[in-house]
Parts: sequence; structure tokens; C-alpha cells
Amino acid sequence: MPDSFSSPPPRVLRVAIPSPLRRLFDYHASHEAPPGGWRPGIRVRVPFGRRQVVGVVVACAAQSDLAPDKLKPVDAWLDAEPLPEDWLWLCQFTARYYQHSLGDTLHQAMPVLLRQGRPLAGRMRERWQALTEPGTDDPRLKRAPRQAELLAMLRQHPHGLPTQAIVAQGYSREQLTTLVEKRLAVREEIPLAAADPATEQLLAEPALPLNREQAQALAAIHERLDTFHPCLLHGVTGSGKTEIYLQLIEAVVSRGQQALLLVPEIGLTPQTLSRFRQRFRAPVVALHSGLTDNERLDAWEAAASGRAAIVIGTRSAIFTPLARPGVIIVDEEHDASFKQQEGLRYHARDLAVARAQHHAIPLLLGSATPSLESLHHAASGHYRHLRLTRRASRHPPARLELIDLRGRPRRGGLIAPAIEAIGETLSAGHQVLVFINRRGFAPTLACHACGWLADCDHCDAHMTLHRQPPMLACHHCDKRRPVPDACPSCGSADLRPLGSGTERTEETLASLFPKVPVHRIDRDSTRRRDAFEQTLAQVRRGEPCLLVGTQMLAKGHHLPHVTLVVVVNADAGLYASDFRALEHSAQLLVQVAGRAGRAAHPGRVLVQTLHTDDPHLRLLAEHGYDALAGQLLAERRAAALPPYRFLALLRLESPREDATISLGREAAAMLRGWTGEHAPDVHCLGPVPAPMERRQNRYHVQLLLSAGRRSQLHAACARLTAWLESSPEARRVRWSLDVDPQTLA
DNA sequence: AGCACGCCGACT
DNA sequence: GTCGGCGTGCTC
Repeated sequence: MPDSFSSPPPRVLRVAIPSPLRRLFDYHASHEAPPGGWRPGIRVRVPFGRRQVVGVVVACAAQSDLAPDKLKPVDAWLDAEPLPEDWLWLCQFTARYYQHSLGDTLHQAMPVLLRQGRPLAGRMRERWQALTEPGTDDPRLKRAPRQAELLAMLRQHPHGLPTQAIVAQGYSREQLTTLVEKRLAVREEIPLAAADPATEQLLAEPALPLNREQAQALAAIHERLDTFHPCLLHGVTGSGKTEIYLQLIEAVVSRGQQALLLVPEIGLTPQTLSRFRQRFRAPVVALHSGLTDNERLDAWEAAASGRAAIVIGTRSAIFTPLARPGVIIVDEEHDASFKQQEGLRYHARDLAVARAQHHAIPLLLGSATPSLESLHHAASGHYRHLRLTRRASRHPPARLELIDLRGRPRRGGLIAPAIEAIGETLSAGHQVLVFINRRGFAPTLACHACGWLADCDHCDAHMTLHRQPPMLACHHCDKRRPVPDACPSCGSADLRPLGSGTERTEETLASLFPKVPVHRIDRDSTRRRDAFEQTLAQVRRGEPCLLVGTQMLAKGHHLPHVTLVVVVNADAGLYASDFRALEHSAQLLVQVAGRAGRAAHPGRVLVQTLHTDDPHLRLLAEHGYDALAGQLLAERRAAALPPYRFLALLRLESPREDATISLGREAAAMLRGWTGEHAPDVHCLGPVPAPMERRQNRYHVQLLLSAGRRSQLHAACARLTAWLESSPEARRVRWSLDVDPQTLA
């Protein structure tokens, strides 16, 4: 075994470079070594081509495969100590699993300041302290009341306050520096490591009592906290999953370990955070989009050093290093936002499984509507299946009532029975949620004289008609056009909106129920930062109102006064061509339905559809999500689709249709020749045009690989990426490989 | 991905 | 006469 003390210092460093190239680059270790010697995980500044980049040492070697005169020396080391080992492991695993460049993976998984080469060690925190005693009023503050208030606040905290806490109180950095200039306060910097006071007592708020099911589920996870122990917490809306998370975290943190909680993009709200911050005295770090680069690096450092006890974040938080990992929890594990849909296409839930296994710690996946993957793992015994069937409220979850759209006139997408039910609910003093998964006024504009449709010039798609402001917009490429007065094809003035979006339904409801406020919630109406929260706060006050919204409304938000939910059209999702379309629409329908009747009143859910006899829809309506999931799993098995087989999708895209398809053909031919001998289990489908072949004037083609064994799929993907990287034709076509694709679009 | 080199069109 | 279009070649 090599002894690190007697082995000679390395002469060559193998460095991962932030570039899409799937290989390492060797450098001479001629620069002075860091104090602890060269080790994997140390960042270096190196010359790369004609520029300087920040790379990460991945291995140290005595010599390179390249001639020594081909190697350049590193310019400098940037870390005395390597970056966290668990983080480095996860990045290497991710790069391998998703067939992505390691350098690029490390780069993406690093806080921005580390990418730029800024130091990690020795971070300081600013603190501000009052210099004068209370009671000594300074005449210079007579005309500066805010500064006087700020000084009074600082005086109440003789040990000083961090900048963040002061800014949170509504004061500005300028006011602080003015106080310092007047020598009334002083700014100091203390090491971050000393900044958080130790906590004597973990719980700030008592735990809630658990019902029997909850207690059993918690006990099952508790049983083994020292091994990899994946559990699927499968509990209906309102069955108290969060309380189990909280008590599990309490148990882990009281052992001196850390908890990592992943939530969907839409779930990281101030309410969620305050629930955790109020419950624990332990330091909670939240990784949300509002953090500055400095705050993000501080949070990373706090997690890596172990000072942060609880880390909460969305998808990318899976890459947070942890000094003493104790549990990983993924809330709403079925949520599509856990999968990154561009660049490094990782699934945070799947990485959470790998990471928990690596650390030998429990993993908790929570959902009311688990993904078919997780249900399959639970059924096959890979995951422990913990069910919560009892709701805190005395009402059972609302059932879906299918109502037939066929042959009935629609107003704003709604038919008479739905409009009547809305009227009755409002008269009873309750609130109504109308769910429609299309934003804009209408899906498109049509000419009733000649049949012309408003199509996008750049995509194989219709343009959506908007009223606020009036325009035609393509939702695939962001191209906008003014609304024409007359048909561009025949000149007729008989242009009519076709179908309904949120704006049109909002308009219709406002005219049908003029005395009741209508709130529209979609990406367009909530563009202003706090508009969404403000509307929700108003709705929670409980006065009768109508909510019209897209799936933004469906997820997580507690709307206790809604007792009727209307789904304008269930068919769009159910009949989409994607193999996960049914699974995802069923999850969405159940989530939307979960918004109804959580308070003192039972709820109703009306689902408008053209296909009231559709077997899947009926199964969902009559027997619930679990029954439908069972059926869908059987169909997936029969169709040789995930979770029974594994997929990888090669996407090809270029402005030229012929170049795209011919590269696809060559790749397929190469692959079929290779798999026959090396990976007979791998099937290669295609090349085929992607579902929307032309987008933003680029042609999209795809090649689908499937296999029953991951090892063979992995080998085929490795062969494919290597071939593409060396193929001259592939340089003119943009390509990307999606391992475990979420959709085939 | 960057970034340079290199060879052909419309401007001061 | 130059500025600049993007084809193609390389990065230890």
C-alpha cells in the first residue's frame, strides 16, 4: 500500500476543467504545493487554451500519458484544504451517472464565488455595534430619525448585530455606514465559525401529538438511523407528513447530525421556512433564489462545516456538502421540478437516493401521489412503504365528479352545471378554485372565413392570444406579434379566439359573478415578486372569491376556504403523447382536488372532460390515485417502459433538418453495430423527429435507448458520447444526452 | 463552451 | 482600404 509520507510528491495533477469536454487535463505540479500537499478536491487556477480557468484537482500522478513538454504548469492553488469529500464524491457520481463532463458538473455544483476562485476558508461576518451609551442623544441625529432608531436598536444588542438581521428590520447599509462615519457605531468582522451561538435547547416549539399511523411511520424510520434505509412516506393530503419530517429532523439533530430537506421549486415559501425556523432553535439554512452570492457561499460553508443543523432547498440543494449527514428528506418526491431539464440533466430525488446510500443514512421520500418509480421500489421491497391514510380534518378527501363537455355550450371554457355549482358555492359564502392549465386569453386566434390559424413562424406551434397586454405570443420561443385586425390570409375581419385560457375564464367569471372578486394566478399575473403572496394572503382572509389559475395554484398552498374546485379540461394532459402524461395529470388532478374542503366543510371537485368513459379517468375518479397507479404500472411493464426498463434519450438539434437527421442516422448505425456485440440488452429507437420538430427555427430529432439493465445502458451511453465528441459532423449539431428522461418531448 | 484564426461582403 | 460575418480547430 502506498504510504503518503514516503511516496514522492506528484509531478502531474489531473484537473477537471469547466468545459463540456468529458475528460481531465494534466498539468505540471511545478508551482509550490499547498501546505497539506496536493490532494484531490483542491481548486487550482490554470491556463486553458488562451484563458485562465478555475479547475479542481481530481487525481495526483507521477506522470502523464502526454509528453511532459505538452503540459503546462498550474498557476496557483486556491485551497489549502480540499473541498468537502462528500461533495466531491457526489459530483463524480453525478458526472458518471448522467454522462456529463466532470469539470462542468463540479462547476455547476459550486457556489458562484468558488467558481470565480474566491477563497472558502476564513470567511468573516460583519457585525455592527453601538459605540455610545444609551441616553446620550447625539444632536446630529435630531434630523435623522431612522438613524436614531437604528442606533437605539443597536444599543439593545451590546454584542452587535449581523448585517442581515439589520437589513431585515428595514434599515439600509447606508444608514449603518453613516452611523459609523459619525463614530456612533462600529463595524467589525468576526470569523463565521464563531458567529452562530451554540444552542442549548433544540426545540423552540413543542412537537405536535402524532396519531397512531404517524407514530408507526416515525418509529419505522427511527428503527435504524445508522444505515441506508429508504422509506416512501405515502400519505394523503392533510395526513401530517410535515410533522413526521419535523420530528425525524429533531431526532437526527439531537444526535448531533444534520438534516437535508429538498422541496419542489414552488414549495420553498416563507411559510414553509418559518415553520422550520420557529420549531427549532438549531441553525436552519435555506437555499432560496433570493440569496446573494456571499450568502450562498456562507450557507454552503455552514453546511460543510456542520454549523448548519438543517438545510432546506430546492433541486440544486442536493449538492450541499454536509459534515455530519443524518437524514435526507425529499418532500413531494414525484414533483417534476426535481429534474433539471437542461445542461446537466440530473434528478435530485435520484441523487438523494445515491447520496443516502453513500452516507449510510435514512432517506425519506414523501408524497400523496408517489411517482411510479418510487411505488415500484416500494412494492419490490427496495423501499419501506409507510402509508398515512387518515386526515386531520374529519372529511374524506373530495371525490372527482366527471362532467361531460360533449355537445354543451361553453362560456369561458365552463359549461352550465359547473357555472351553477360555482354560483351556489359563492352564495354559501365559500371560495371557488377554477383550474385551467393554459395561460393567456385563448390558445390561438382563428379566421372563421378561411380557417387561418395564428401560427408561429419559428415553431410548429400556434401562437397564444393574450389580452393583458393584447398580443399574440408563442409560448415556445417567446416571439410576439400584434393582434391583426383582419385575417392575414383572406382579409376577413371575422377573427375569433379559439378555446379558453386563464385570462378568458377570468373575464367570463367576472361578468357572470360581478359582485365577487376574481383573482387570476398564473406566470403572467404573478410576475411581480410578491404579487402571489399578497393575493394568497387576501384569499386566506376567507371572503367569497373566485380563483382562476394554472398549476401554480395546485401545489401545496393551503386554501382553507375553498370548497369547490372546477377543472376546466382534464383531457389536455390525459391524451398527450408522452408516456408519463397520464401519471403526471393524475398527480396534478389529485393535488388540485386536495385544495378543496380542508376546513370545516367538505369539498367538491368537478372535472370537465370530453371522455367521461375513459377507463383511466374513471379509475382515478372512483378508486383514487393508488388504484390508477397500479394500473399504469401494469401498462408500463407491458410496454417495456420505466420503471421496468431504463431509458436514455439523445436529443439532436440544429438549424438544418438534413444535418440533424443524418447525424441521428449515423449515431444509430454506429450504436446498433456496437450494442450487438457489447450490450445486446440495449434497444435503439430512431432517429425520429421530436414531438414538436421545429422550435425557434431549429430542427429537433431524437434517439431513444432502452435497456433492462443499467450497466448496459450506461456502457452504450458512454460509447455514444465518446463517438459524438470525436465525430466531425456532430460539431455542427447541438446534442445532449438525457439519462432517465422525464419526458420524451 | 470559449476563443482564435481565416477567408469573403458592405461601410468610413 | 477596414470592420465583421460565422466555418473549423483546439484546449493538458
